[in-house]
Amino acid sequence: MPQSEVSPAVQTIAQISHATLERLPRYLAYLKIRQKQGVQQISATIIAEDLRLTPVSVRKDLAAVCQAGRPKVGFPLDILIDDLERFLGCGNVRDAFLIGAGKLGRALLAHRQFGEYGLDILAAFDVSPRLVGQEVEGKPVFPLRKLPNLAQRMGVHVGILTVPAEAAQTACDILLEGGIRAIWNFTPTPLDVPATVVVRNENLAASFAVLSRDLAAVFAQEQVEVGGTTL
Amino acid sequence: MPQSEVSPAVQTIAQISHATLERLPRYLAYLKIRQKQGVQQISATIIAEDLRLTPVSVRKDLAAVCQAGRPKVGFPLDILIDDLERFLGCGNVRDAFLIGAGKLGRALLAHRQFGEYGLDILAAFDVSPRLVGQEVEGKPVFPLRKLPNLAQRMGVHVGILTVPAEAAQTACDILLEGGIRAIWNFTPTPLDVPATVVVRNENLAASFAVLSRDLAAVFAQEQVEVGGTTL
DNA sequence: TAGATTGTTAATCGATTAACAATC
DNA sequence: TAGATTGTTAATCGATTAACAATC
Repeated sequence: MPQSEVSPAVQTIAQISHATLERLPRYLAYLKIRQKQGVQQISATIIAEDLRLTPVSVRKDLAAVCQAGRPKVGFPLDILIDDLERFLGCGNVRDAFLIGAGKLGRALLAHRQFGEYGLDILAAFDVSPRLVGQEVEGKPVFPLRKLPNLAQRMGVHVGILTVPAEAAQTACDILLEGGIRAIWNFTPTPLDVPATVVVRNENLAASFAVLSRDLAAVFAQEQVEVGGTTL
Repeated sequence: MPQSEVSPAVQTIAQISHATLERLPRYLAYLKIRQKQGVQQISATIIAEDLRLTPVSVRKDLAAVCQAGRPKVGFPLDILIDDLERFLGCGNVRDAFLIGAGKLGRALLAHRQFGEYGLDILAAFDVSPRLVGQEVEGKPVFPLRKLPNLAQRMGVHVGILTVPAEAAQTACDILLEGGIRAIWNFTPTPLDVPATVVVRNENLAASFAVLSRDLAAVFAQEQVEVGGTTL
């Protein structure tokens, strides 16, 4: 009873908005850096300034996850970090298999920061006899055909797809056979999956297109300014 | 005169909406696959179905880039691909330097698909004497301190940052010194740059958080359904 | 001609921003 | 107490969706 009275506005991960959710890991990474620097208390205003966001937006985001904010003083850093980690690590979907131990796959396997955000890649799978049986970045590499059995036995629900574009749907089908329920797709191939399976397409080319556009816009703006001044 | 009359609704890359821009590379990747399969004509309806988008949305996106759409028949595949490539490759910001030849850096250097989307990584830079002077994925690795000079001489405006989080701002400052105008930041560190420099933060952890949330939502939904049936 | 598809204009939806009340 | 900061409610902004007219 004295504990249950402390639970007002904090949201569950299913309720939270897409945009907010995408910003939470940024807050977490930033706050950890500040913590290392010995900071103990932090305000949404400061966070917003450093991350180039608006204070209101930061406050709204944090309010969804942490209720330890106090007027005048801001948030205790340790509680805020704790709440963010609990929130992002929730859903118990930490365990994942990676399919395709090529260069990108290895880079992801080596990306130790994932652990901090609730992701734990248990093993890699590949079709290449050269890789199977080896360890890559400290993770075992199994033959792809063994995935369905292992996924079911180990209760793994998340697959990370880093195979060549042509192999994407075939690999995806094997994931589905293993009962995988969420696929992080790093290939450009759109995957055909049942509606109950979640796919997140990682699209580096799209991201670059945005950067490229923004730069082109800056250049265009400068052209206008120079033109207006000198001509 | 006969040529200039053909130029109505197509937009420039600076005008186009953020959301549309992010979808264009997906269309391009998809259409290239279809082209290989021998398809010559394609409709927004089909594209939408395969990419899990709405037909209206696809039509609006394509209309911004290509005016070759014809009622009843759709788009000629070759013209559509051509227009998308021209559009995404525009702005002449193809040339880039990559900073930090670690695992992620190498994976990006090896990512041959980038060339199709208007990105050409000319060289890598690193502080490690072990890497400097070597070739990585067929690209030369130079010492980081040489970047400002080379960037200026070669007119490179785009930097891809794949250094460790702690080294991000230092590396960023060297980029700025070299006159770099756009930074694709793969580190979790928020960069401090002048307003005239464009930064695009690539945030894999954020992306995973969204996947994780969507999966948790599906699980929660299933709980509700099972609960409603059996209890 | 009939029907499928394009492309546009208006309505809806969601996220951000602005204004303000609450509180340490 | 005064002022800084939180958190909420209302207004704005942008993107998606719905409805429809144009055209091959």
